[in-house]
Amino acid sequence: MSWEKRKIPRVVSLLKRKYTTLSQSSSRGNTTAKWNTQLRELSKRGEYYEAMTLYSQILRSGCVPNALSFPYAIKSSASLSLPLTASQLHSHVVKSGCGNDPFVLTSLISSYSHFSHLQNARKVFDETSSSKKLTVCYNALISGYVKNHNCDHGFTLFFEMRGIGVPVNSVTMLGLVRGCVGPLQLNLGMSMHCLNVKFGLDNDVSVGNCLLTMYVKCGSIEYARKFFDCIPHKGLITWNAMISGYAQNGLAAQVLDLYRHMEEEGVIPDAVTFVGVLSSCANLGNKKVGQKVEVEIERLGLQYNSFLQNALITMYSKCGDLGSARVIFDDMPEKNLVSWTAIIGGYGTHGLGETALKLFDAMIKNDIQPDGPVFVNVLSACSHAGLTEKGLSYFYSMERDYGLKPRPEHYACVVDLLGRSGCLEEAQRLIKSMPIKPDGAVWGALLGACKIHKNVKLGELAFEKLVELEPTNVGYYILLSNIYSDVGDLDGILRIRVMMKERNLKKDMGCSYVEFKGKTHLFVAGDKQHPQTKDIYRILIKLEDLIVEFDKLNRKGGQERSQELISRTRVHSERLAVAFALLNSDIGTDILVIKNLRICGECHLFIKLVSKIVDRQFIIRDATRFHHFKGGVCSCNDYW
DNA sequence: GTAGGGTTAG
Repeated sequence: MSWEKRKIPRVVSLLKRKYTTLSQSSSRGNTTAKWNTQLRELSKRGEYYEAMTLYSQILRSGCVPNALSFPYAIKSSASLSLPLTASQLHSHVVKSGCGNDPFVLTSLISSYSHFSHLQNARKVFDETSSSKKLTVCYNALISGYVKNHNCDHGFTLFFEMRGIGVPVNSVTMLGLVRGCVGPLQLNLGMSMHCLNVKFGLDNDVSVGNCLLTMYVKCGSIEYARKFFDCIPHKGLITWNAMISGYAQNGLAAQVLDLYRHMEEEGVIPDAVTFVGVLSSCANLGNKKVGQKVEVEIERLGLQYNSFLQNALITMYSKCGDLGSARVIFDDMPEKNLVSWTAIIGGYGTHGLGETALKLFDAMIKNDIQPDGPVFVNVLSACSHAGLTEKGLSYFYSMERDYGLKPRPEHYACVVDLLGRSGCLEEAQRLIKSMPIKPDGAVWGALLGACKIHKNVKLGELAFEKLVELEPTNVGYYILLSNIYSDVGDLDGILRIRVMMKERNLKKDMGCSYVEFKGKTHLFVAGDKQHPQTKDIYRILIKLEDLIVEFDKLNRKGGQERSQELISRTRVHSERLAVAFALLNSDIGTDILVIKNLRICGECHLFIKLVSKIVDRQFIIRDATRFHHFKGGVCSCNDYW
């Protein structure tokens, strides 16, 4: 890309010089046709820089470009993001007498929309005589409005064109459907879907893809899947849209499932597919599939794609293999902000805060400007490694040195940082000093710190705020209840239970999953579906016996705790996952990743003891906390 | 032989 950027100013000045002689020169129609063929070829191949060079050659040769030249030139200049040449080309169009050609005008409308110059686009549209206003002109302006977040104008124009009988085609639908994003627009999107069928355009693959994305962006992944299953001829982009949709909604298991289907159908994936699949492997901690994908990437020659390299770094570091992540990172010739963020996050979540900070400093030395998300990783790295002072100094430098205003997620990290180190009052003071409204993550971090330091009073205060902000988030109720439990306040526990009952809140069914031989094994509480169920429960009983033994040896008279740990009526999913992992002891990693939706205090203790007894490490991902820090990796991993 | 469009990373 950089070489292109260097050449662009030259193109602009070339155009300026050459056009001055254009109006005087004679036109030779035949050669213009010849040039046009070449221009079309270049533009179609996406070689826009070459197309612009050719355009300036046309001018230099003394030929006058015609209605067949301009669309390609205008498109190429827009694709190269040359706003100056856009208006220059407009004046060329006028001077060459092509100002009446609907296709040239359409190109101009689209080009102006591309640069968000909607007034200019509208002006071109309005100055076009109504007999020349074809569907394409409307389409260009509609999609211009929608792309520039001006959907109302887009829909108004759509009703206008229907009112005066201008035919609608699939491109009109593409422009409009793109405007239906967000949960409030689902109805609108669905009515567009109906209209599309009514117009008989439901065989168009592109509109189908666009509708699919619409359902995803409107938050209705179920409709998206239903629709996906109904599409008879799925293209690569159709598969990608569904895979990305699942991936962006955190439905990682579904992503891997769909990817398997795609392989079975013989569809060749591309970089976009792999990005979605790798991020899902990362979230599931599924290194086996991740590695298989890496082999595929190399087989298809996509290993130099920076999106994929970044996705691989994240995948390896989230799967506990920081070494492989580092190798990929070091081999990257051009590391961008995302690459640095990924590797810093990797070291941070692995508790190697010092290395994470060294990498951040190296990034700054490499002239990469930091942004909000990289600071989330830096701050959470400090909090994981207990680097309180350093964390604070980085926090202060955000605004002072880089002009970045801290967002709630940054405050949440610093509250976590202060809270973990026992500075609960400072944490509270920081929240009070916030210029923006603290969100659930901020108060949640304080509540979490209160759990660690058994501070009931402050915990209750944080809880009060949390109940206002996120009244249905069960995790916070459980957290406060656990604080009460720690200090032996039975009344408190009862109060929380009553509160949850009144609000009809139930601890939602948690599940745990473990990766083994490229497959994800999912367990819910009391699960008896797994083929190895019998052996899993056998192991579990053995573990419980061992825990009682261990407790007897290590704690004098503390058997009640271990009794509490084993006398459960329904076996929690975490325990089933741990037992499964131990049963299949050939699982190739020392560290076992268990991802859980919400992990309870007893299970934490259970796993901690099992880990000590069998001498194995477990990484636990708590998805509740993970979601708080969407876009940044924060305190989602705990190590035993 | 003209235009318009869909899917990517921390």
